[in-house]
Amino acid sequence: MDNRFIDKLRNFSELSAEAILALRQATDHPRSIQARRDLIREGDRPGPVFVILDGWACRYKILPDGGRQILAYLMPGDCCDLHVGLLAEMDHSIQTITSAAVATVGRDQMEEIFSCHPEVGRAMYIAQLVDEGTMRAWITSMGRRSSIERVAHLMCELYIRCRNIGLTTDMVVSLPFSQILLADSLGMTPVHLNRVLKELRSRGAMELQRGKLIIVDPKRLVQIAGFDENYLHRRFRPAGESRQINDHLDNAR
Amino acid sequence: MDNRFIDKLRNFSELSAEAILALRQATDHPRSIQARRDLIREGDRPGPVFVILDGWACRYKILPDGGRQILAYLMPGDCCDLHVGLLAEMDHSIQTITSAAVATVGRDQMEEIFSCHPEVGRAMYIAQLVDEGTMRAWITSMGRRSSIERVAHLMCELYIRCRNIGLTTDMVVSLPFSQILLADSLGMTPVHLNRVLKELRSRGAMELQRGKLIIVDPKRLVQIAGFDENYLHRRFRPAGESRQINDHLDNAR
DNA sequence: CGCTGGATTGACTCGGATCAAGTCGAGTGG
DNA sequence: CCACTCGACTTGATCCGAGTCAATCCAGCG
Repeated sequence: MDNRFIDKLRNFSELSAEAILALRQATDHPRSIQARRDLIREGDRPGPVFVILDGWACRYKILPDGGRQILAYLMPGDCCDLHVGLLAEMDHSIQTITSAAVATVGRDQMEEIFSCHPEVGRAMYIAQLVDEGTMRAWITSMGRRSSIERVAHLMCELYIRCRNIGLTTDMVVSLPFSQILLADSLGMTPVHLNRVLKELRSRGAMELQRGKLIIVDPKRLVQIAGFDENYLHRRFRPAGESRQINDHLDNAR
Repeated sequence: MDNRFIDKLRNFSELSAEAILALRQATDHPRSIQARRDLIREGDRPGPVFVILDGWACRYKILPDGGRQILAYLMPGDCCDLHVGLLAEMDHSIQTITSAAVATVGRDQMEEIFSCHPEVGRAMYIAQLVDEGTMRAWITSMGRRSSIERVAHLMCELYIRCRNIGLTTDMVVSLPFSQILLADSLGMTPVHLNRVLKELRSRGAMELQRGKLIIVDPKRLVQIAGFDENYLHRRFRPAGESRQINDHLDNAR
């Protein structure tokens, strides 16, 4: 049985067989959660660690005026907040986008795994550093990129992340996001996002249709986005056949 | 002799006398660095941990077109990247804004302190979580706030952070930032920032003049910004007389 | 078969960028 | 002590990207 969480951590740090077993046990009985359900809300006391094993989720904030800003996408293998309760309350909410399989690991259990298998803590720490790099890239996008660059950049990121965990091997990837959701990620209106997508389509760079992202011309997309994947710190991926398709994007720069 | 780094960590976690001594020794001989000097650049291998003891610095990224995006401000007590070399390369640069006193703590030394005094690691981990919360607030600002809200929000944040470390006790704080720097933080042009500052002045909310931020009407400023300081997680601050002035902002909501 | 929420398109408006002149203040050198 | 210089700050005029408002289209679904 595959467990993308463990796969991801193994990319970051060598894990002992015992560590893997412990992680497998901790995440073996995920709950099945419907789409658009909050896992935790801003203001809540951080609870267990959530591990997404299947499906998509997002971090977000709601503003006083009702506006919503998506802060990060969580995909299979990602986990929310090894906060382990260090902070008194959540400064944002987390919600499923699609129906999802989510394991909840109690804090005490997580602590025990960390102390028995320090390499797990190390791997999760690296994962967090990568997430931080991603946030910095988002800030940069919102501040200094035009809307078409921003859209292209996000699509590059999502595509690479999907590839990294083996969700695709060609230039198509399932991306079940509404345009409203994407607009809330990119700081633009759904109307304008729609027009930008049209423009990207007409330039022959990419298409987004019925939950599917199709990279038509990786080279062009990367060039439009000004995409440099260094912030995703793939350095930790094992070498292997899966590299070759990333190279499509790499070489296109 | 004051050491704002230690002060800050003590807010987050009880530190033993030995831990404090070890930290003091590690940061006792800061280098004096001129304004506008890079401490480390995007692409570099992460080196030692930098601890800002005096002055200001910032994280930033440069885009292909030459644009710059400020990602975070580092003030006395902040430290950059207990990365401890987990990542292969920096995804952004760090530069001093003013002349600054910066201690560099070698990775091995940092590791030793962590293993001898786990509470130090804990405190630094909390500091990092707060920094993440700040990044999320920035993403939210850039994505969903108007320019005047964004400016007001940043000023609220900087003011509170200065207050938290005792840089001010009234409504004035020294903020030696050029408008160009601020514009690069907020994703706007210096010209437009200038007009927004004028507007904030004319609304009687705040003034920014010759490196000094003056909060004229905290209530109004907070209201313009839609500021909620929960993301700064002050929960960890010790209670004390210093609270009363934060309350000016708190109550204004 | 009508309902509903997302996607798409058009018309119009407006916030913020761009371009272009100044102005001001702190150094610097004569 | 004053003229010169160089940044940074200000202000005005104009332009354009993106928001707003409003119809319409479309697919999935009870």
